This record gives sequence, structure tokens and C-alpha cells, in this order.
Amino acid sequence: MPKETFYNLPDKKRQLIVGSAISEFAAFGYDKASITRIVNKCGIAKGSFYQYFEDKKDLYFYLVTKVSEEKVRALEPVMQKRGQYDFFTLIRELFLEGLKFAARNPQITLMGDWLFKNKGHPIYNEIVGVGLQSAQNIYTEILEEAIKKGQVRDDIDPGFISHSISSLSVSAVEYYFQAREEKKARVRKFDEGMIDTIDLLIDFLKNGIGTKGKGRQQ
Amino acid sequence: MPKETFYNLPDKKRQLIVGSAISEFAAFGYDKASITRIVNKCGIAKGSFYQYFEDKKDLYFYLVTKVSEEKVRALEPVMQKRGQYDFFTLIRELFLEGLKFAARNPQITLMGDWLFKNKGHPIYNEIVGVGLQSAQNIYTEILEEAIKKGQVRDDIDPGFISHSISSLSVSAVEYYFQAREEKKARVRKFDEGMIDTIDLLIDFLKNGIGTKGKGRQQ
Amino acid sequence: MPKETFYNLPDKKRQLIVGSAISEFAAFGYDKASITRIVNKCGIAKGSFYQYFEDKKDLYFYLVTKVSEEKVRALEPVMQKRGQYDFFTLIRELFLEGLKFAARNPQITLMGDWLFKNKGHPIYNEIVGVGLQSAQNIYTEILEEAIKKGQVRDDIDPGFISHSISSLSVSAVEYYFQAREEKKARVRKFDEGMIDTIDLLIDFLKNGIGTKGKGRQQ
Amino acid sequence: MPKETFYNLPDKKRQLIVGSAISEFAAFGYDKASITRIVNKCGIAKGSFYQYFEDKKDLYFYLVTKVSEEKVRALEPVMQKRGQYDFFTLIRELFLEGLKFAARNPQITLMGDWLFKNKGHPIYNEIVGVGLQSAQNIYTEILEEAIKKGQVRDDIDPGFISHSISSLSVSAVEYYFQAREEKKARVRKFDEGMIDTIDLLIDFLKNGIGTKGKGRQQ
DNA sequence: CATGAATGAGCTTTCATTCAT
DNA sequence: GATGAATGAAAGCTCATTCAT
Repeated sequence: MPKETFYNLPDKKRQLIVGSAISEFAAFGYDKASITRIVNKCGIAKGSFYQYFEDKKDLYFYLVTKVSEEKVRALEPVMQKRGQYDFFTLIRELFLEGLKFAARNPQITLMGDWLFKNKGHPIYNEIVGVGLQSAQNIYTEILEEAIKKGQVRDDIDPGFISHSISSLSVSAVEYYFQAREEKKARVRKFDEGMIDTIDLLIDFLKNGIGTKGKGRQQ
Repeated sequence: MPKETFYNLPDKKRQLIVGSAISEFAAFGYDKASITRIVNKCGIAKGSFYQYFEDKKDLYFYLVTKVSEEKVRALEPVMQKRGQYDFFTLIRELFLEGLKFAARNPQITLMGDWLFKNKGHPIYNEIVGVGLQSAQNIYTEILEEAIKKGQVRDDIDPGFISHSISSLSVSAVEYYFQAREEKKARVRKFDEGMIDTIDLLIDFLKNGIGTKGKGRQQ
Repeated sequence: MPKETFYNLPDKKRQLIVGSAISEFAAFGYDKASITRIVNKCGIAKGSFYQYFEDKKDLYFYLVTKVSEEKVRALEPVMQKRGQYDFFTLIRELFLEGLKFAARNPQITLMGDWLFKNKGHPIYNEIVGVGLQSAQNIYTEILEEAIKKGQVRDDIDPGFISHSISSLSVSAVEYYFQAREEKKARVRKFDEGMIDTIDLLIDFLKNGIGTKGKGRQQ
Repeated sequence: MPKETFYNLPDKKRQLIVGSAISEFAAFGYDKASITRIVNKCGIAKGSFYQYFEDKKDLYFYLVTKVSEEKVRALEPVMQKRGQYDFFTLIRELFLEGLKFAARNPQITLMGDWLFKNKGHPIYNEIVGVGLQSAQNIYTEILEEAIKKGQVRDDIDPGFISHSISSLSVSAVEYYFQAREEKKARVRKFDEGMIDTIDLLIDFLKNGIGTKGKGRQQ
């Protein structure tokens, strides 16, 4: 937990620090992220940093929590209409909102995804131990609900499928960044194309694991 | 590229070094992998290491190439029957063979997957720049073929879908290791269960993106 | 020398600061004593501290002086009866009073003894240079007097013997603390035992360096 | 324990390092001793230091052990004639030999005495825990023996008296250095005077705690 | 006069890489 | 070719002291 001093800082400075740190962790991952580089980036003294945070880990935990909260907040509007949507529409909205969030906050996304992809890293277990629930948990939950409601086949392993779905979600974001970079596309235009792509993805999810499936014979 | 001296080494010693290095990169990722630990593990002198390899990066490139080749070789038998299988059967075989390979070579798999998951890492671009094609490329290729043959819908973005498929592949392996760990299952019994899971995954891929799809109405 | 501001402080606050500082120096010695910990302990601001004292050294000098004065004050009653006592009785009273003082003020004692034992430390010479006379000086003085009065042999080096006596004094206190700790003795009971020990010590001092000594032939 | 590398060093270099380190610890004590200063003093690279020793503590333990052994070795000849000497002669020889050792090895002595005087320091307990016996133990042992043999009164607390004696021993060395410094005496001449001083000290010890004592009435 | 944030030199330690034998 | 000691830049972190309000 950051120290009092950090919270007492003027908003602008605090955001500057947070921003610098996020972009550092986004670019280098946990281990190679350098406190020295962070303080240089945001123009504070090394000593000041340690008046704001206990240590590197403290900063990282703070950021991960914050980032996770921000993401949850971004998905909140969708989650609130949870009752009205069927499973696939819900997933679709989550994917779309996730992509929009990623487009708005690429650094945050990169940082978050690093952790998602480095579950073998010691820091991951510490964070999970501290009680942060990952985005993946959301999917497990709503998937189980969907099975109960008969919207999804009951012969699947929900653990496996939700694991797959969150992978797909992260993968889609990754693809989005990668493709945008390569094609140097105008973001606006490009994003529209992305919506179709997501729709397609959802479509194939649905017809794959949905209950309807008259044509699901192998 | 390793130096001449490395290739002049007796097979056994070379394999010892490779094995030690792989398990190091598997356990710690690129950054935290330690040359010191590697040379200790395989009992060679620090100086010798630098007579075999230019530097850490050189070793890593070599291993990644080698590992990638090994994986390709493992999937070769399947790929050779490429003509006989339809797309989904082919994918199924690839997934299964991939899982078997992972079970036989967990270290190699971990090391490979680290790279797959750290595409943002500086080292990734260097490797791609050097010209290593990833496993993902396989999927793009056969997917495009499948579209041509009418086995897969032609309204999909092959780049995106193949990206998704390779994510699913890696994700499945990850899930496999994770679940096996948690359940401390007997490997034999456990693996059988995994086949069903893969079948399910393929099934949902097929009925999702296959052309048949009478029941694919949204 | 503390600044004006320090002396303008309300008594209670001043004492609080002094107490916190003493216990800090007692526990950690000069080098490892932390200004931060001191100000936290007594609840003043870091900046305030530097409005009271020039720096860490200034505080330390002040405390050493103060502590030394307090000790002198504690021994004053004994010293005033100096004329009535013979040397050994005087020493005995000083040792006893010193032990009592130590028992009442363990922190002060620890702090003082640290300095006594770290005469090689840069800070020691600075303090002596500034003109603080140590407790040892007392012994030199009264020892010389005793020689004059014929109570102590005149073939001794008074410098050396007084040095030895003050060492014994500090050593006795150290032993007292140590033994009390180990035996977890009730302070009351334990202290009584200590009186005998002191008596013994004095006895051996006396018959060692006293003039009487018919039996002193080697 | 130092690493292999250290023991493989040429004697001269090893001694250079040991010397630099000892003089550093002698001058600054454990906490303030600086690895940077040590490596600069003996002209090795910072990294080299850590190929010789695990860390600062490792170096310190090594030195303390070494220094302690050297001192024991210096006193060995005396201790071997233990049977032939009576207690006071033995003590006298030990004191004298100790002084000579101190005169020959002032740095070593300073370093050793720092530890002796800082028994409250965390490092002390660690060292004792590791099993290094202090010089004080010698005195306890031979004192108890002397009591058994009837050379020393049996109404004393051996723990306390041996504690006092070792204090006197250290104190004498301290006095020796101090006085020599102040008087800038020629070492040769000065040392001779010191012998008399020691004789005197032993004399007063003997007639104090010896059994003979017809004249020990208070 | 009180406050507490800001500072930066200094610390111990690590590690890929080079060098000398 | 093999060895392993030597190197030094850079890391995370501490803390007495100064500064701005």
C-alpha cells in the first residue's frame, strides 16, 4: 500500500507518477522495470519515490489493483445489464467494451496482460494471495450461470472453457494492437472493422457451445 | 548463431548444455535466466560458455530456433497427412500432438510459450526480425487452404482466427499443466480426460466457424 | 548546541524529545540511530527537529552532556561526603550509587556506556575535543587525592588505575544487566545479591592497592 | 564462509584484502564499514569482492574468526604452560602476551575489541550463535580451575570476576594505545614501562582475590 | 514556528561479459 | 579450447538534511 504521502500529492503529480510507472511496467514487465527510469521519466527524486511507496513491489501491487479496478469500472455498465442479456450478447459486450478500454488505455492493458500471461512468475502468486481476483473469474461465474439457464451446453468443462474465453479475449486485444500497428490504420476506421471481427468471434463461440445446435453433429 | 566451437563439442556435452539452458529459460523467462546458473547446472566454465555463444541472446535465439524445429518435427507426421484430413480433423490432431509433445517436453513447452506470451518483449521483435516463423504461421496457412476448399467460412479474417486458434492451443496446454498440478492427477488417467476436452474444443470450433452450419442463425 | 527554539519548548515536549532520542541512541548506538525513528517516536515533524538541533551530532552532544550531568548529579550526594569517607568506602558508594542509577535509568546508562566503549569512534574525539570530561576523570582526581592521603600506594600509575577502575565500574553495570536478563530475576532480590558482589569487588580492590597490606608480599 | 575463489587467490592479494578489511572494520565498526572503501583501499573491483565473499557479514565473520584464531595462537605458548604456572602468573603472562599481540597487531585488536564492546549489537549474537567462543570464556575456565586448586578464594562469583578480568584486559590494551598515542612515546621504551604496569595490576588482583590474605581484614 | 515533502549521495548487491592463463 | 577470476555498470533502497509553505 502506498504511503500517506503519495495520496497527499497533487492530483497531477500523482497521475504523472502513475502514468510513468504504468508505461514502464508495460514496456519492460515486472523484473526489468527500473525505478531509476521511472523517477527520471516523471522528474522526481529517487528518495521521493520511496516516500510514496514501500518498494517496487508495493508500487506494482498498487498499480495492478488500480488498473484492475479501472477495468472493472469500465465493464460495470455492461455487467449491470447482465440480467437482460443472454450469455453471448453479454460476452460480446464485454469483449467490445474490453477492446474500447484497451484502445483508450493501451499502456494499462499491456501492463495488465503481462501479468495475465506470466502466471508462472513469483509475483503472480503473491498478488493472487493478496486477494485480487482476475478477470477470468468473471467468465467462470457467468458461464456457470449460463449453463444453469440452459443457454450453454452442460457437457462442457466450465473451467476449461472460461479459461479459453479469457484467452480469446486477451488474444483479441493483442491482435487488435498488432494489426493496427502493422497496418498503421486510422484508429476510427480500423475500430469499426474490429467490431465485425468480434461479432464473428462471438458468433462462432455461440454456435459452438450454445445449446441450440441442431447442426452440431460431428 | 553459436560459434564453431559449440558444434565441435561431443554430442553429450552439447545436449547437456542445451538441456540446462532450456530448463533455465523455462523456469525464469529470458530476463531472469542466469548464465551463471546455467553453467553451474551443466558444469562448464563461465568462460567456455562465451566460447560457444556470442552472448545470452545468441544462446536464446539458438534455443528458440531449435525448440521450434523440434516442435515442427513433432507435428510433421500430422502435417504430412494434411491432404487426407479435413481442416478440423487436422486441427484436432495438431492440438493433440501438441499436448502430447508438451507432456513429453514440459521444459521446452514452457520456454516456447514464454516467448509466445511476451510478444511485447524487446527480444521478441529481434527474433521475428531474424526470421523465425512462429507456430501461428502454420495455422494461417492451413486456414487459408481450408477456406479455399470450402471447409471454412470465407467471411472470416484468417489472420484473426488463426491468431485465436494458436492462442487457444497455447491456452489449452497451459490449462492442462495447471489442472494436472492442482489435481495432482495420475498423468495417464488425466490425459485421457484431456482428449475429450480437446474433442469438445474442436467441436465448438467446427460448428462455430465451419461452413455447414444449418443451425448457425443468430 | 541546541537552538533557541528548543529551549523555548514547553518542558513536557522537550522531555519527550529527549527521552525518545535517548532510547534511540541506547538501542542503536550513534550510527544506526535514526532521526526518522526519533521524530516518529515523539510525534514531532522532521522539519521541527532541525529547528531544534543543528544536526544529529548536535543532538547527540547535547544528550551526552545532559546525561553526564545527570549522572554527576546522582553521584553528588556521595561526592559531598567525600571528606568523611576513605577512598574505598567512597568508591564503594560510587559503584553502588552508579548501579542504582543504572537500574533506574537503563536507557541513559546504555547510551553513556556506548560512548565509553567506543572511544575509537570519530564522534568520541569530537566530544572530548569539545571539552566534556568523562566520569573517568572523577576517579583520577579522587585517586590522586587518596594517594596523597596515604590511603593508596604511591607506586601505582594513577592514570592507569583510574582507567581500570572506571572500566570495572562499567563492566559491573554491564554484568548486572546481563545477569538480570539471563536469570530473569526479580529486580529487588537480585539487587541485594549485587551489593555483596560489589562489596567483594571493593574488597579486592582495597587489599590490592591499599597501603596497609602486611600480607601483600608476592 | 568465503568462497573457493578467495582461497585460490595468491597469498599477497589475500592478505592485502584482509588487511584492508580489518583496518576498515577497526576504524568504523561493523555498520559504518563500507565495502566500497574496502575495495578501493585494496584496489579490487566491487564485483570481485562478491566473488570472494557472500556478503558483508560473511567477510566480517571470516575476519572475526581469523582474528580470534590468531589471538588464540598468540596465547597458545602461554596456555600450554598452564600446568606450571599458578593462576596469577598465568594471568600475568596472558595479559603481557595480549599486550604484545596488540602492539604488533593494533588493527586486529581494535577490530576484536569493537565486538567485545558491542555485545548489544545484533551481529554479536549471530556470531556467538555460530559458535565462536570469546576470550572471556578462557578466563572463566581457568578461574574455576584456580578456585578448585585453592589459589583463589571460593567466595567469589566466578562469572562476575572473569567478566571483570576480561574487562581489565581489554581496558589495559586500550590504555596502552591511548597513552602511547598521547605521549608519542618510543614504542620500545614505552613497552617496558607497561610491563611494570601490568605487574602492578596483577599484584593487586592477586592480593585481592588470592587465598593467602592474612591481611585481608577490611 | 511547524510541517512534511524533496533531495541525492551513498549504500550493498547482482550479473552479463571480458580477460589472462 | 578450457578455465575461472576480474570487471563495472546498474540495480533497489536508505537516510540525514534541506526546502517551501
